[in-house]
Amino acid sequence: MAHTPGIRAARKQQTRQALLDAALRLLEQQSLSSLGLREVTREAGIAPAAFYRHFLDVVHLGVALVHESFGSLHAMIGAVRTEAAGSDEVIDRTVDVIATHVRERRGHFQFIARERHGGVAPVRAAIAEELDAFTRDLVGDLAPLPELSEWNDDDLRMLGELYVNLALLTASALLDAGPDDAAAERRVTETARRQLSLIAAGRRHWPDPTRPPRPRRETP
Amino acid sequence: MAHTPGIRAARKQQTRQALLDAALRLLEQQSLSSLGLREVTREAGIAPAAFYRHFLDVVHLGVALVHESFGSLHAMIGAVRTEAAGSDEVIDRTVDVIATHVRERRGHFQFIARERHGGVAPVRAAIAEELDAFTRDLVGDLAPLPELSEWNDDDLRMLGELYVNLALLTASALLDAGPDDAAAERRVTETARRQLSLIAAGRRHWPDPTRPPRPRRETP
DNA sequence: AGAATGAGCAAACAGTCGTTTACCGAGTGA
DNA sequence: TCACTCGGTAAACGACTGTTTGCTCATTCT
Repeated sequence: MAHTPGIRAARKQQTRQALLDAALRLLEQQSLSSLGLREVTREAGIAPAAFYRHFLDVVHLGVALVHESFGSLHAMIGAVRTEAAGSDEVIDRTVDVIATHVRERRGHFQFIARERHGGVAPVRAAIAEELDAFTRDLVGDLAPLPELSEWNDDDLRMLGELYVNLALLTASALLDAGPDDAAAERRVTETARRQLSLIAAGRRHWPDPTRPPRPRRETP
Repeated sequence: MAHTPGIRAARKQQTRQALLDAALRLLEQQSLSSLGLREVTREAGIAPAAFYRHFLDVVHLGVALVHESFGSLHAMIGAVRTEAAGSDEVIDRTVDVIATHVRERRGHFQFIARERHGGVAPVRAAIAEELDAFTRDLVGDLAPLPELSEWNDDDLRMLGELYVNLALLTASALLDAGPDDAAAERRVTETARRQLSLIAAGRRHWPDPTRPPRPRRETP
């Protein structure tokens, strides 16, 4: 038996977390591709060489940050899923949850929004994968809704992607609005509410039964 | 009188363009914040010191790239604006124009999509400004449509932003699909068509007259 | 024709970078 | 208790960075 086992591992994970936190702090003002290994260790108060005890390089740290960020994101979706009410209430809840989460986990959203189209391929791939899983979850919630009972899988997927992209865009717009500009924040959330309301109207009338089915151009 | 005036300026603009082209080439695989001055001059076949004859630093070159990219983008919008037909035809035209332009100006779209949320503040600001002007143009085209005659400015703006964001997301998805994957490209464009069609359905039924106006929460 | 301009170059500057090495010492397992 | 595992350190490595300086020489202006 060890005298007090686990102290080693706890200390290690602690400085690992310090590295992640330091990186996220620095990434609020720059992107991953310009983030230096020495920069991170300096911010974390650790010798440069110690970095290698935790990550192979900065890219691997970036991938770890992706998963950490989506961990907090999944907590968010749960908050909306709890109950489905009228269309307007669902929209208000959704937008509020996004706004709250952006305030609380600013760094995570900043990182995801920035690196989703960023220059580091493995990180972009990790984000795409997580986003895909997220979308599948959302589609799983949408499918059983009675209004969508006749939609096929492709259309549900299309709707889910639209929602996820809109949520991310709204989050990004909130980040650009800054943490202290309440007026700008209201403007962004109001726009998001109207866009979701517009889509809700589309959902109720799509595909439009009064219009003939579009001619397929798949095999011309 | 000069012997043959303008040769100086022409040569200068030529190597300036070589710098822009070299940078755009390198930016297909990395982001601006990690782009080095020496890297650009090396790719352009020019001595590092010569860079300063054209730009103050890499960030200024980035801002110049933003304006160059949007120059080609404005050509694109003209292609859609030429004529308005039935809803479905407009959607098909729009998506085709986006797909074509992504193929032809791959680098420009890649750059805009990447740096829109990137880590270089002045470049992000320049993109936001151009995107805002672009949205205003689009709203100017939407406003006179008879179906939208009763929409107020805020709602038109909201619709314009939705379209612009959707166009950019579609372009980005096409970039991720790769230039050679025709099947993936079809999947992306088909999704875009359905999303635009869904929004078109929403447009026709929004704000929903069968539902009471939402209670305003502006001043609780 | 002669003087002035200015784009481009080679060389050198001080810094910073990622990575490797050898080593220390606190937690660990028998 | 004793050997050992392993997270963290200091120092040094070559490579590369942005920027400055003084220069050349074709184009431009008078």
